[in-house]
Amino acid sequence: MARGSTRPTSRDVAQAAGVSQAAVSLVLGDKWRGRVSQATAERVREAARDLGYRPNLAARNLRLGHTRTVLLVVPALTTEFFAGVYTGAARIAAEHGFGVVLYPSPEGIGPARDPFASAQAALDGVIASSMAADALTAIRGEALPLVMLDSDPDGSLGAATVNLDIADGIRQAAQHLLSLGHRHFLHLAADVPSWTFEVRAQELAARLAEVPDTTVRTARSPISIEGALAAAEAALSAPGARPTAVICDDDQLAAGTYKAARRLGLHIPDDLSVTGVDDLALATAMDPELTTVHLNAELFGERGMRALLAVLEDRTPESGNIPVQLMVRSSTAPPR
Amino acid sequence: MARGSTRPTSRDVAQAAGVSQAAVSLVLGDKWRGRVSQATAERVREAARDLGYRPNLAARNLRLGHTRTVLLVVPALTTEFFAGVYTGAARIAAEHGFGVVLYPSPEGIGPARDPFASAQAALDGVIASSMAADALTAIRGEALPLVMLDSDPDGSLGAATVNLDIADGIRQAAQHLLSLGHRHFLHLAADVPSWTFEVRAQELAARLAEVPDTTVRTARSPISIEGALAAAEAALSAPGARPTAVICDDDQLAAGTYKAARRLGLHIPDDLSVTGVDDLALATAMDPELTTVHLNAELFGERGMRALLAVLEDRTPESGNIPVQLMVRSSTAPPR
DNA sequence: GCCCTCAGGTTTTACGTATAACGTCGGATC
DNA sequence: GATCCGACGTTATACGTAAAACCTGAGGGC
Repeated sequence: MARGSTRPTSRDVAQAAGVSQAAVSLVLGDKWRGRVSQATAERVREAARDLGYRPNLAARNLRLGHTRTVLLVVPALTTEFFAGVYTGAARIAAEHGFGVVLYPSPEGIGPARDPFASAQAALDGVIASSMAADALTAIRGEALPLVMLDSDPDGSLGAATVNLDIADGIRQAAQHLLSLGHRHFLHLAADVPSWTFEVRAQELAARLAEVPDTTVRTARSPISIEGALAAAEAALSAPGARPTAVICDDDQLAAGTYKAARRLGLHIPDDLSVTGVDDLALATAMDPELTTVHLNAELFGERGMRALLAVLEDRTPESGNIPVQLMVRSSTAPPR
Repeated sequence: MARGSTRPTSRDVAQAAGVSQAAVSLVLGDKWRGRVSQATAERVREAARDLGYRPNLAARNLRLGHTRTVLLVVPALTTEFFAGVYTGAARIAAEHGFGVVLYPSPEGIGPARDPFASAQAALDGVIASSMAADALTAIRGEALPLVMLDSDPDGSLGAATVNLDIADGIRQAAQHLLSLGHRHFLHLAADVPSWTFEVRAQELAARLAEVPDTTVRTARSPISIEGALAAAEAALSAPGARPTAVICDDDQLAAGTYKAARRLGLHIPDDLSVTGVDDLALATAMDPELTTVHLNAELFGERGMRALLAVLEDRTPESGNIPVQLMVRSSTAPPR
């Protein structure tokens, strides 16, 4: 359609079908039983089809007072993890007549960007990852129904939370390495202020404190393979006894650790065991395949959306963490 | 804010400030110079702040007749490539007061899903990847200003196109392998109906046709590491002279080829050279590092957004393909 | 014959905003 | 002293839709 010609409204359809605008709204809104004859309804539908009528959503949203649209706020989409979260959330949303708009807190645009300026859509609610720190304050200002993903359940007052059982995943990873005989660890931690990473550190510290003669170094890195390479290389070549196992906060950090090991001439898993968290496609693409904590991203998204629907309907969201599972592969072995 | 209490409107602000609703709109819309006194303007702003007023975007969009929101339709976000496209598009959009809504054509929800049902936002325009085939027909039905990414410039009548110079990238890769001495190729092609992949096949065929005694096999695979593993393993163990070089349609397919080579006991690059397209983080994480065609995703997104802005303003979009660059790394070497 | 019901519509209104069109009043101009 | 004008507002209207309220005529029950 040319830019000059304006798109048809329900009034145009009404005129073409020889009925009132109200009749069009009734028919197209499927509320015509007992109000409009079968024949007239068909005439209206035909006119709408002929004109290529599409309802003006701004007008509908204004009239209805809601949009059936929710915003999913995530950090920059550098892995497929949040794609899975989106897919799960979108599936549940679609089942309930909702749409999901994705807002990846964009790198390089600066923290001042307001997600609601981006989503000019009026919104009914928000699901936000606690990793999207930049966007979080703006979200609070909107006073919209909110569900937080992987956020401190106690600290996020008012908002419902849906969490993966990350602590259990770290517990499984630590237990696995301990039972292989490892005692000297490097924790390669994500340098991102988010509860989901804090809990990893806490759980690891707690678990290792239970076993005598264990040591743990901590290195911090931004979440990227290159960043992790630098951090891991520095930490592994630091003076003192070298750790025999590296517990990484996610798979990207583990990939960086692989690169560091190659540079340092260390063989995985013989010289160094490595674990990750996420179970990205990357994990099984690497050589050796990575032992990592599998997270069910789609289920995470589904649970997030269900929780938001519950909030919107004034129900209490389902509680309970989402279970995770350590996938034992070839990157872990007894220390030499 | 409790769900029961309704959010304040500009009329509420007007009442609180003791002025008319029009004055509020003037002040908040920054159009009050010479129409409202400084003092009154300040009073209005204060009242708005106190009440926590946020304009109703549905009403604004209806009144204005546009939304300053565009939709970016991409395939499932399994790599960071389209994250880069989004970042670039969002940056340019922000500079012009636009927002970008991301629609990843979700796997597992089925092809019938309508992206416009998802983005209840009324939209001013659409940028769509030709890879998001499921969504394409729905897009056409909307008759919105449209820019296609990596789509057949001749075939997509009416829509502006912005393309990466993929043909040149394949040319560089083929030339690189030919000059190393390779003559027997495997083309591991993405099994996705999109111009961007068709052009790879065409360019490769054209380039190899110029050199005598070359052979090329083609294998098709869905775009995933696991899919590529199966396809590459089958193609490389098929009867006949084994290819010495594999040209992959993207880096994920290359990663699958690495796995296949490991299974078959082939050493990269001595037994097998491999190239990809995309230059994902994955490319330098693999061992050996992957020779691949670097695509500037952010520039791609920027150009897409600029083209859409041009269409919206009835200007002619900038033409010309975006240059790409082969990154020669360690996965290619002369055949043994 | 009168009232009621019901099918099959129409008229009207409201959602919240932006802005065009319209006052009004005091002071400067001729 | 009539006229004009700028500062400072207000009133009224339109955007397109959904739906409540209203209308009309025909058939049925008593």
